[in-house]
Amino acid sequence: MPIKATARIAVGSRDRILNAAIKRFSRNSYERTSLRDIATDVGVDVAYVHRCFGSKDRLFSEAIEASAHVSELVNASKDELAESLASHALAGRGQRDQALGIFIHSVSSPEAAPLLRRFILDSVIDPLSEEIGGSSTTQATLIAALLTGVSIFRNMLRLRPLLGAEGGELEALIAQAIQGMIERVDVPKAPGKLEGACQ
Amino acid sequence: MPIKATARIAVGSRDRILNAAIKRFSRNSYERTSLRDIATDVGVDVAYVHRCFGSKDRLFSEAIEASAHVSELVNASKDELAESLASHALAGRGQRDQALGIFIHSVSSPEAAPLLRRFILDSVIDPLSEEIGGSSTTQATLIAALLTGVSIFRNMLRLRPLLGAEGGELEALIAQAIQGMIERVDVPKAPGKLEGACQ
DNA sequence: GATATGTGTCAACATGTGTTGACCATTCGC
DNA sequence: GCGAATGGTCAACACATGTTGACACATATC
Repeated sequence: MPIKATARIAVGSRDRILNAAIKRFSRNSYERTSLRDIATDVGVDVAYVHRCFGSKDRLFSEAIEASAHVSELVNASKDELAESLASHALAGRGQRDQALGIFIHSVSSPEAAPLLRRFILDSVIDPLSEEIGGSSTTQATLIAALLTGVSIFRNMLRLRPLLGAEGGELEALIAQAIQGMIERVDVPKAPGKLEGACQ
Repeated sequence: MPIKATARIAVGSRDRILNAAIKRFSRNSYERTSLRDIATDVGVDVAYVHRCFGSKDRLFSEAIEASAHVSELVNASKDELAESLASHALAGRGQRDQALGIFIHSVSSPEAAPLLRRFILDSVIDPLSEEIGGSSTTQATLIAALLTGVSIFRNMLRLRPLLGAEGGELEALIAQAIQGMIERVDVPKAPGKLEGACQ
């Protein structure tokens, strides 16, 4: 017997579906999360999920857009940027930025790739580049790549060296690497073998 | 009409299937490559592909194993390591290490994850760590993570800053970042704020 | 020549997927 | 009260996938 009161919940049902989708997509890949999973989470029929968003693609699109909108990935000033990013890369599943979760889980799905590409550009690389200053999109991209790699190694492959304590020497090591890339900005042609980090 | 001579090719047919599988898996994700695709490549029935290897999982397993066996990822001495790795990360699809291709395409497939985990440990992180020397598995993991991120950003997301010329300042930039991680080895507890790279 | 074995095909099954259209129920405007 | 819109279910389709078992053909063995 289906719940009697279903018809009374009316508003917000679409939002609940979207939230469930964000949660699912941030824990499993695009291919692995089915509309039926999401529908079950919300307690709703598959057909309704589909009809609310038109297609799985569009639901995924809205999910990545919505989570990108509240993403906190690049929210620190240049001074604290490296440490903030390192901390994000090492966040546990509970505290992890959902947009980052969606990103790393579906980065090898051809259907999702174009959307993820736009996300990483608009929400990470561009803000990062602007925060760093100078003509630094290459550095910003490299930093994002490191961030992605670390997140994948930690959250999907569960490689031991990256699993340990969250705020330790590991985080410092990553922050140092990022800092190195930040400081390598605007060194035009390298007249010799200078190390930009040492003033 | 099927080719008359099919029954005469006898040996090596299994190898041809395996090679086709390696090629497919290094260009598409585990989920996206079907046994039927591989069978068609070889000109053989799906059922035979399946019967030759027992299951898709085992075929993938053999594919990653075989390609890892001839992988050239970590084949340089410590001096040239950084540049060699950077060059691998920026290799085009033709020259790209097939094991790396398989890795980046299926890294978000839960079925493939355990196998890929072992590959990255045995074929990249451990050799890398040994080449670097000292207690450096964390650094080696970080380097592998950067390598992975760059490969993904370049080959799957096709992000422009990483697409340009193969042997340029980009490669130098990546090599510098890797070199920085290599040199950060065995700095025990960091007595102050030193920069290990500057002697 | 009979037979077992390796090499392979064919047809089908079981399952899971996104998607669609018909339909039901409740609520709101009039 | 009544029709229409809103919010939702149900059953089914179309398709792709891994997997299985029965069968065919050629070759090698005895």
